[in-house]
Amino acid sequence: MPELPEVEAVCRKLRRDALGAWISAVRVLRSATTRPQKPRRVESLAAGRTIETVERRGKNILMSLSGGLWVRIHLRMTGNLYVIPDVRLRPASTRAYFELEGGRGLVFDDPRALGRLHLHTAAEAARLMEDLGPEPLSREFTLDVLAAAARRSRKPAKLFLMDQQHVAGLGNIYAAEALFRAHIHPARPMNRIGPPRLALLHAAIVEVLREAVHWAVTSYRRPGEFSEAEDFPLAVYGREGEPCVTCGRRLRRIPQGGRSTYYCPGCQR
DNA sequence: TCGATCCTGTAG
DNA sequence: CTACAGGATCGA
Repeated sequence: MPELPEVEAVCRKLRRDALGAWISAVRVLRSATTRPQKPRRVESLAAGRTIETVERRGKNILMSLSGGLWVRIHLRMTGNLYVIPDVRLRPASTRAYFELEGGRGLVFDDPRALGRLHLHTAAEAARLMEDLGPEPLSREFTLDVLAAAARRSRKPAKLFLMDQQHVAGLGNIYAAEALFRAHIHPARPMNRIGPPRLALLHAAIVEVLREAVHWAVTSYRRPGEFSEAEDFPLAVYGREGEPCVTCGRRLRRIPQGGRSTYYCPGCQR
């Protein structure tokens, strides 16, 4: 589930549910989740502290605990992080959890088990985040910044956008959606996109992420146990063979970097 | 810079 | 059964 918008929604919900909570115990149920850090050490270090802040950097979730300890969680492909009223009722796919006061549980749920959880000092955490490019929804992410990075890269546009060193938070879905909105072919070398198209791309990235954050956040707040939250309307992702909403041509799927890229052969050249 | 690899679940 | 998946890292 997680690219930037979904991770943002998780963080906001966590702030609502877990801020200020005291951690009575921590359990790591799968050692790979904290590797190379030792599960027992993660458990003993984090227990007894209070959750002071929750923030997002790219697709990373950072929680600061009392005493200057930081938790860094990456959801990867299928991870989710949420609070439940009774920690004993956690799902089978729980890879780690924090037991909170009153028996609540902060659950790191991840069926595919590719997600990661680590502990750091403030300096370590900050250092790791330095490897990430600018936050696309911050003022740092200007057209100039994007253009400067683009000039230096011959990568296919789609792979460039998914590289967290250039822009933090885009994944397979929103990279494809942004390229569609900017009418750029996903295989086009990044340094061969002209200034007008690059400006369009910059705007498209900001726009699609803004919209998706809004959707992710509102669908999360609507806790309806019955009705499924509506999904963000995707123009190309997962729509191979369907007609393009703009020109009607059949959308295509091509492999890039071992993953699927969806695009419109009519609109994106 | 690219492919293999980590995992499990689900769809075809 | 195979293909594929909203991600990132590591070794060649």
